[in-house]
Amino acid sequence: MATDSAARLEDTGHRLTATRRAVLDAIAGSPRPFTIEELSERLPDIGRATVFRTVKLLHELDIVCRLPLEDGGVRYQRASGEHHHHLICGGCGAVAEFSDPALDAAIERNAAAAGFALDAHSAELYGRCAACRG
Amino acid sequence: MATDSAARLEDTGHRLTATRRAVLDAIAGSPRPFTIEELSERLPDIGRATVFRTVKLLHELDIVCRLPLEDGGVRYQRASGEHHHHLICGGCGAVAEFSDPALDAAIERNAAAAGFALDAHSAELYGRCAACRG
DNA sequence: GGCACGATGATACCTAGTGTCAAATTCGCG
DNA sequence: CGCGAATTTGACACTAGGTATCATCGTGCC
Repeated sequence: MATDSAARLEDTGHRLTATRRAVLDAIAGSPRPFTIEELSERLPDIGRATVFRTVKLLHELDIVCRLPLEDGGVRYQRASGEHHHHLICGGCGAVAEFSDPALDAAIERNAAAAGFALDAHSAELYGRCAACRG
Repeated sequence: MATDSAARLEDTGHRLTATRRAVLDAIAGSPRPFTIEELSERLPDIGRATVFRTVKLLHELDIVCRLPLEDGGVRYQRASGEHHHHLICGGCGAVAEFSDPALDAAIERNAAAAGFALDAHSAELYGRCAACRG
């Protein structure tokens, strides 16, 4: 899967450097959504600015997705590549993905009703996962 | 309506000071969503930290709502008080509000299917308003 | 192997926001 | 009205998260 991502980088005209490979590996080895700071700690030989740049690039290529948290913080996660939304657990930080055509349809319908041409949307659901409920 | 907000402040045990009234007026006089920086410029006699604190307080009381922008920036806007979602125009920055029980139902349904107990959700739609489409 | 160009690291900087603390204001009470 | 306790304020320093600059380095391509 890091191989996949590597290919995607090259296909889009970016160079596959040792640095990027290291970032990709660190992301692949991350079981939970991560912050840039965490990623950067795990990659002490790579400059912080480079980690930011790389994650930004990976986000543009849909290799990682951005998770806006309820408290305003942000974490990142490997993306499945498909369009999806997130369920974020405030207890353990777990993130579940889902996609629902009915939800997307409702979004489209509202945009159309307001005369908006939609480019993008985000929907984040915040709560407690099954394991974190008493 | 600033009167309303003033009452809400007092009812929740906060003091209605001249400073807060000035912030409320500035917000009421703001036709478009504003940043803290803009608000602060319009209130040169009020400290920046106070503007932040006041807006935070107003946000907790649902007097203003927070608009996360597509580029990661944040603006604020007077809140209608009702639960709603936003349509944000990337051209002129206009924001339309809407609420749709079908959308909320789809959200609830997905949370339940994943075993999550939902506390909150956000849905932001980004696009171009009717006026900004060529 | 050599070269052009993209990628990197260091560093400085930026935006949005918070913590601290002394001074000022407000509310409630008499 | 006048007073005191408690809240609020402003100035300022600081933090987190992220970006711009720029000289140097590493890649991919021939």
